[in-house]
Amino acid sequence: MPEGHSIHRLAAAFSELSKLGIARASSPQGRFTEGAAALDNAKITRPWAWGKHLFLEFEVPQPATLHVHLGLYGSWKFQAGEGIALPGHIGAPRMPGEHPGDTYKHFSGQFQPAPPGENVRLRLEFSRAVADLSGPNQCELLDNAGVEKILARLGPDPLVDSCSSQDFIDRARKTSRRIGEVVMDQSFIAGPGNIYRAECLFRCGINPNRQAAKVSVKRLQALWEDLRSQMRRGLKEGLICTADDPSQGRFWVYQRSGEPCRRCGAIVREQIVAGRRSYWCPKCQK
DNA sequence: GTTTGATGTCGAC
DNA sequence: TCGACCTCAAACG
Repeated sequence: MPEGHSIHRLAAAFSELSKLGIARASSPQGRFTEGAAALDNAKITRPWAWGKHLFLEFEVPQPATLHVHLGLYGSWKFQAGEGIALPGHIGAPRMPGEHPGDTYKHFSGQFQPAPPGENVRLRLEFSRAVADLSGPNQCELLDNAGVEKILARLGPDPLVDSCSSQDFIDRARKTSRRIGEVVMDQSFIAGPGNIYRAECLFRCGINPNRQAAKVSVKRLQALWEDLRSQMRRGLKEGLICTADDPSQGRFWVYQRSGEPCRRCGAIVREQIVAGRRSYWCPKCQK
């Protein structure tokens, strides 16, 4: 369920874990036994993210990259010894752990991780930390060609510094689809999900049903910038919060259909766009 | 105890 | 557009 900011957060977590040396890999659930065996006793050399895809490059005889997509209900759970900076949990279900203020298991003295649950697809065990993956949409070992194939169908990621808005804007101006569909299409822009779509379209005053090609270049540029700044905020805080005043709630419109708009008081609406519930204010978003 | 639904994506009709 | 994927807390009874 996580959007792109969570995956970049995961890459940062694995960057910490990679400092702990080689990893023992296993598949307690048994559905990734071969892959785990190939990674066992190897070191993570480069963890990185693009959109909602996590890539962990391992130093094994043949260069191998673990590709993980959490999908709708995947998650990583971490346990770590004292002094190791890791979140407790990233992914579904929504619960404490992904947030910096939440407590997560720290072990003083001897590090003794809890045994993996039945549904753990992959456990990566380091000297004083453990990462458990469950419920991923995808968990596979790729060579470089396989990685390229995935990147080829992903658009620019606002959280990747080297990406610019150019491709996103060019393609949005050519498609016949609505902007609410375009923002959710990972080939147009990689990373945003249903919350950032609803929230940033609101913040930019764009109706999700508007034809993307009719949105001005200037406003598409503003949308890209807003997605980037809000996702950076989520990356930093470990929590999606797009409201200016969080004390009244984290969201402007997401999951607020039937309630008054926080800006103008009009009733927030809801409609399925690109297969997902979309929320917008009929007065603020034209 | 059972149903629902979720910050996702693909592939078959 | 719809179901499958595969997980689990929350909502419902």
